[in-house]
Amino acid sequence: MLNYSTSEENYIKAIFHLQQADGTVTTNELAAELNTKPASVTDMMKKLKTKKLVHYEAYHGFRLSNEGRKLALIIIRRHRLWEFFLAEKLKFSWEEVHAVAEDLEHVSSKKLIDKLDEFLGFPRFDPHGDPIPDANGKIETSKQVCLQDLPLNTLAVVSHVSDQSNEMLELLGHKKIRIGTKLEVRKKFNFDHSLEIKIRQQQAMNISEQLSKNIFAKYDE
Amino acid sequence: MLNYSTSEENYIKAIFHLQQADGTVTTNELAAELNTKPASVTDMMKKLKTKKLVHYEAYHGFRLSNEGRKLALIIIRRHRLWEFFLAEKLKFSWEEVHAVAEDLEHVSSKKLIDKLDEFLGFPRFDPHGDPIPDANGKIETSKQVCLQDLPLNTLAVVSHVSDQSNEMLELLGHKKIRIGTKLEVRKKFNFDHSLEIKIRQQQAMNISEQLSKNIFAKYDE
DNA sequence: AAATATTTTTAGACAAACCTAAAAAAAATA
DNA sequence: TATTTTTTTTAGGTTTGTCTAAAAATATTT
Ligand SMILES: [Mn+2]
Ligand SMILES: [Mn+2]
Ligand SMILES: [Mn+2]
Ligand SMILES: [Mn+2]
Repeated sequence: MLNYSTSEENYIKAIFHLQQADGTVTTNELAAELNTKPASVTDMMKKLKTKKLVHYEAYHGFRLSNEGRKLALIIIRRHRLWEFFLAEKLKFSWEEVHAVAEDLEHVSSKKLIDKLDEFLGFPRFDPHGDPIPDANGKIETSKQVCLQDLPLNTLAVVSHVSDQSNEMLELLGHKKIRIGTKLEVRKKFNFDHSLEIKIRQQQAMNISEQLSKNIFAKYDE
Repeated sequence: MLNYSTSEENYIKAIFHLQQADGTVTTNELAAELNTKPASVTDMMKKLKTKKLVHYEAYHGFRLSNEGRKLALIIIRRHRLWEFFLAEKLKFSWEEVHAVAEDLEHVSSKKLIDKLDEFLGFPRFDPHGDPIPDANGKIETSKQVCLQDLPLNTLAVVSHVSDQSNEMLELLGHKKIRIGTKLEVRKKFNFDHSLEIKIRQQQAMNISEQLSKNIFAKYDE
């Protein structure tokens, strides 16, 4: 496995995440995601194409090659293991881990990451509930659903939060919702698609459609 | 504290180490240390001068400013804490830690490093026996101690021999011990206070109390 | 003190990763 | 379909950190 720059790695990871939703990714989308300019994206796509990490034809968007996807999973593995380490061992709060992991993920020693994984006890989910790829790049596909799609009055566990902006995390903190929180949906209001949810030992509360669409849960087992 | 590039940090750290010995550092010395070319060093010195990290006059070498020294100690702190982490927690061997720490040292979150320090129990020496600067940049100046007083399994450098008789020097010659020899004490035998010591790439050997009392060492620089 | 050797700096290039502004292609709308 | 808008690419620059080759300064020999 060759060595890639921090920049290349950030592009690869961003494409991976964007194409989960979209299938193929556009220049403007990626530029927005990376806080860069479309012209810079085009430059980088040409380079990543010659390195065979993406499929790309001018004006027709791009997606990762097999090679690119493998690399993305390595970077995501590093990122999430470091997040787990920061939260679990260094007692960083949930919202703080991401920024630091964003740097640590680019330290590329395979041995470092595999030993870290072992030290941490082979965790399967990062502090945000996202699955951690194993040493072979295998990642758990969870059959989680958006809160909007949960049946009423059925206990479920929050397993993922798709928007991880500070604003989102602040709101979740306020509502005391985090990965692992057990809750059930009590009512769906058709007027604004807001939900009434209930968390064990707490009062029922109302959450907006916007918020609910970013929270995913699995049925409790 | 501003943010510096990986390259700037590597230069600052190298100057710090070289000037321990030399006082002032030359262009060629630094180029050799960093496996780069003298012309590149000159370029960088100009930049570090404008950033007030070094004192530099063309053709007359350079040394760190107070600001530069402060930065160097921050980088060394990061480096040695990561080395300790890798050896202690991830069970990397002694020789492996350096290369990985060389990358980790450039992740610049102060909080990360201070929390790591706490997690590790505020270690005072890295796996090579080098002192770790504290959060304020204070570093232990290693004073020389008699071999008898060295902690076990901690690398030290022979710095002084108090008896310099021919007999003594003959014995030292035979054992291949000289000023600058790096060694560690492996065992102390209470019966006769003899020591088992180990020099890199040599077999462990035993030395008498009498001899050990005349050899002084510092924790590795 | 000259001549010679060594060290250091300058001059000019290059690659990586950005940028802005203009041109070209594609998509949307009239 | 023709026109307008949006998206994407190209052209040309900038900054950072590197390099080689040549020039300048310093150090060492004779
Ligand atoms: Mn990153
Ligand atoms: Mn995460
Ligand atoms: Mn380094
Ligand atoms: Mn060390």
